[in-house]
Amino acid sequence: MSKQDGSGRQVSAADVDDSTATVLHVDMDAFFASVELLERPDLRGRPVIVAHDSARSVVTAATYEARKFGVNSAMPLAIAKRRCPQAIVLEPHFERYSHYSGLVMGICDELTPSVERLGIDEAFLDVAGSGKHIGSPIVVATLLRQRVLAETGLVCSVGAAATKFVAKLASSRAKPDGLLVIPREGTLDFLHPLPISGLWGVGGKTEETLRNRGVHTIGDLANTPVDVLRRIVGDAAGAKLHELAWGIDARTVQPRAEEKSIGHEVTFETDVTDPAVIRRELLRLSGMVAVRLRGGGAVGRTVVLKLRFGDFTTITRSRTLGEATDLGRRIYDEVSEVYAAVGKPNARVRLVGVRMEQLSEAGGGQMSLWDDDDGWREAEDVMDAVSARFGRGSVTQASLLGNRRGRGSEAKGFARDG
DNA sequence: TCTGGGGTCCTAGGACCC
DNA sequence: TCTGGGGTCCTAGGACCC
Repeated sequence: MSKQDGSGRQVSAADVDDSTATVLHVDMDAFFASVELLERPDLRGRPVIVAHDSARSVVTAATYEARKFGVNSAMPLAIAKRRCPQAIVLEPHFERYSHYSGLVMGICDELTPSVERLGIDEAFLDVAGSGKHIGSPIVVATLLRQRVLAETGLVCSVGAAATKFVAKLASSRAKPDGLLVIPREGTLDFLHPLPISGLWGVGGKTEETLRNRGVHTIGDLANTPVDVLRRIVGDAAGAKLHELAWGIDARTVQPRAEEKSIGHEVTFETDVTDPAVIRRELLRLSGMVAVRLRGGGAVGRTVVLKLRFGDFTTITRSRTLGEATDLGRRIYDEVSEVYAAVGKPNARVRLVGVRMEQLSEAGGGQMSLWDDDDGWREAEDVMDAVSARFGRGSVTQASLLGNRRGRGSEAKGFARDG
């Protein structure tokens, strides 16, 4: 096992046998915050929080200087400000993150054809076949880190191991700005002293449940009979955790997975009690979901409504359609009925969401029972075209116009005029 | 001034079929 | 008919991840 520290000391291939550590996990360090600092170098070294600055927002990212004060992502911004009053709060710019993400992923793609993206700022690379062209895993990882820094100005950490989850654990232990290689033979020595919270799939609840039974480290987990684990955390999770604790992880690097659901949700600045406001939001969200379905050439068969009330209790209600759809109007009509069936018209609502599940490829076999679907399909297709040409703002208008007037021809008229 | 928004996977019960 | 069992689909909720 060997580590490259932040002072730029290099790991040489002679230090460690990396021939079995062919899975790399790349993780950008404080990604969103680091991207913001590219534009604001004057803030380097200071506690910076990236968050939308409103009453109910949470921390999207924080620099290491802010983390020293106990600020973490997903923490309510109000609490973060209390812990670190001198922190500078910057608005997030998701287009920028997506741009830099693309640059980093592009570098990964040039190093191996087997790259699995994980969210916006992480990726797994299978570099078993890179030896001939580039070099051993350490050589690839070092080159990757150098190129990312040179071409984006951003810093990342890399873990290399025989399996995905060990590589991911290694990258988290290498942070910030490090490289950690775990050869296959060193896997258990590396794993067993670590706290269970580091394991994939062990969050707050599972950690507490296990700790209450005296299971604190991954080694403890390994020495707990699998039947006992199954009873404690459930069948699938118990079996999985036991395997992981012994370094067993059959998952391979999967270049791309198909989307299984598409949804949008929004939290109101203050709780809403007016059903008309809720419905207007459901209409907007349905339209957004439909646009993404059509953009991806997909249709969905199950519509899911999500409501979170003033006391933070959350419910979901779903309905499976006879035939899949990609139309905002159809989605809205279903979700609207489902909403009515909840039967809480005067409740204080904090969040509403719309999601489509059971996705499949569009095209053929999705004829609808709606008599005016053709008009609406034309209208929504036109909206997509307007969106592509004039940007998203114009689409929101077209969408509202089309729905308010109630017929597709109005939306078509809008597009002609526009 | 307490809790975002995008997702995946698992569990459990009931309906329904053979 | 004092009544099994497996498989699949649907629904609701929850844990977890980034």
